[in-house]
Amino acid sequence: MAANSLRARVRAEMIDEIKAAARRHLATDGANLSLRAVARDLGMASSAIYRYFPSRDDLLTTLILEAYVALGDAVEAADAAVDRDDLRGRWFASCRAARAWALANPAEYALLYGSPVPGYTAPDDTVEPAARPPMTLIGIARDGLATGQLTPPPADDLPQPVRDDLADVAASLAPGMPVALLARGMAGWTQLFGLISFELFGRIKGALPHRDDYFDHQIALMADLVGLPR
Amino acid sequence: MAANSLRARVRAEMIDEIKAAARRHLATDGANLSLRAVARDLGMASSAIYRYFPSRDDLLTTLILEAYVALGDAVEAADAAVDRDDLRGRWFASCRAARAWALANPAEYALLYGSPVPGYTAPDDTVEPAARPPMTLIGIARDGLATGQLTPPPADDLPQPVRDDLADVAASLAPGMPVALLARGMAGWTQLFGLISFELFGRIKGALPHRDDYFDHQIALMADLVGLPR
DNA sequence: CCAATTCGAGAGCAGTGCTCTTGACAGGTC
DNA sequence: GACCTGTCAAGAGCACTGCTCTCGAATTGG
Repeated sequence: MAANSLRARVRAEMIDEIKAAARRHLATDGANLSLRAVARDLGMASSAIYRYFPSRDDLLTTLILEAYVALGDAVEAADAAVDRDDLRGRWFASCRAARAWALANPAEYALLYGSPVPGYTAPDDTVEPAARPPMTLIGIARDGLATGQLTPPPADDLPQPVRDDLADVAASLAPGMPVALLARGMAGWTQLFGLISFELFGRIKGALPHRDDYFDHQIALMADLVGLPR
Repeated sequence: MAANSLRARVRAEMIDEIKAAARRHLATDGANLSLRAVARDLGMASSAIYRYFPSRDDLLTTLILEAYVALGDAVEAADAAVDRDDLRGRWFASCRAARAWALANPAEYALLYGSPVPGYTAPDDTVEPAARPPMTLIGIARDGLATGQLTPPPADDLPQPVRDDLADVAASLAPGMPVALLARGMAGWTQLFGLISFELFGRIKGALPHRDDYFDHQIALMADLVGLPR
């Protein structure tokens, strides 16, 4: 079959429509997505969906993968838009972009970073795009190291097993990265994820009305921890 | 009816059995708990469950509340078991207890700190027990302040809105607590939650085999941030 | 033009939460 | 003991779910 045949084009559009409807339902109904509901939205029989996605999990997987890509794109684009030497600016831009994306797409964020669906196991395709946001943060630290703006923290407190583990990670993901700095970069990523999750999952209550400023301050604390110059 | 009548006792036992069976299913099936499966386990009709819990959400709420209490108990007990003046020891004990509880009860932890169930809204009863772990951490910082072991960080970087918000929180939860210190304590709590979630939800992959040591080091970073003396 | 492929719709299966009705049992009262 | 009253478990049934299968219609490539 020709790649551009009428059937192929209609099929591609149909897939897009299904995904769009599914995303719409995701926003209101959460992870328990109903295939029949999206079929109703599209005015088709529920069984017809199975012509395009072999199962509900498969549709979810596609949405998850695209969400990872979208988040990774957003973070990397925000980082790229800042002067390479402005480490702190890049740090803030990246973190804010992640939060902004999460606030704009809460259901998809919950799908990525919420509790895992019981029977569901993420395919290997997700690990690479999932690693892009933390890699962006670590890249900022690396650049600072390269330009001398950033001095690596002492690794004295690092227990030997952690040092070895982190050395392995650095070897495969960020060659030349000092382990102590890598650990602090990962702390920043953990903090970013925790902050967004707390805000999104309603754990922060209404106690802190100025969420943007609070977020910025907490992110600044981690920027200091990593050693980004002010 | 007498509170200790035979009926009341049998009923209480039945409720306990239902909760136990539900917890068992929770561990394998996650948040999508099946009432019918629980009923099957207990050898009773599904409709009979409704004599004890008005709905599935109500059963879930009960489990959530008890999980909050269990986690709070675990953290506070760990903190209380350490010499009051050993701030760092208390910090480590509290954080490790939270992680240990989460690893021992992953399904319940996911229920508490994973993505919120779509239609479900947590009742007000949960906010007090939910606040116990972070309050324990903040209490450690307060004690350090009282004994002079800990000097409050400067509040210079804090934007005014955040300072005001945090002052309100401090006024109602931790009177006399400097806002900058409160912010760092909350950062510690956020980091703790993020660390546990990453480990539990499989985001950390097999990249860091020595998870205990990694956890300890990241917790130590936050202890330093709060200013706990070594 | 025809065979092959693709597609949508419908029926149907097993499962779910939940409601309502029915019949059985225990508690206390006369 | 007889009698009511409140409680309980069970079953049928409703509307919903994911998913499979079959059947007729439409489109494609030869």
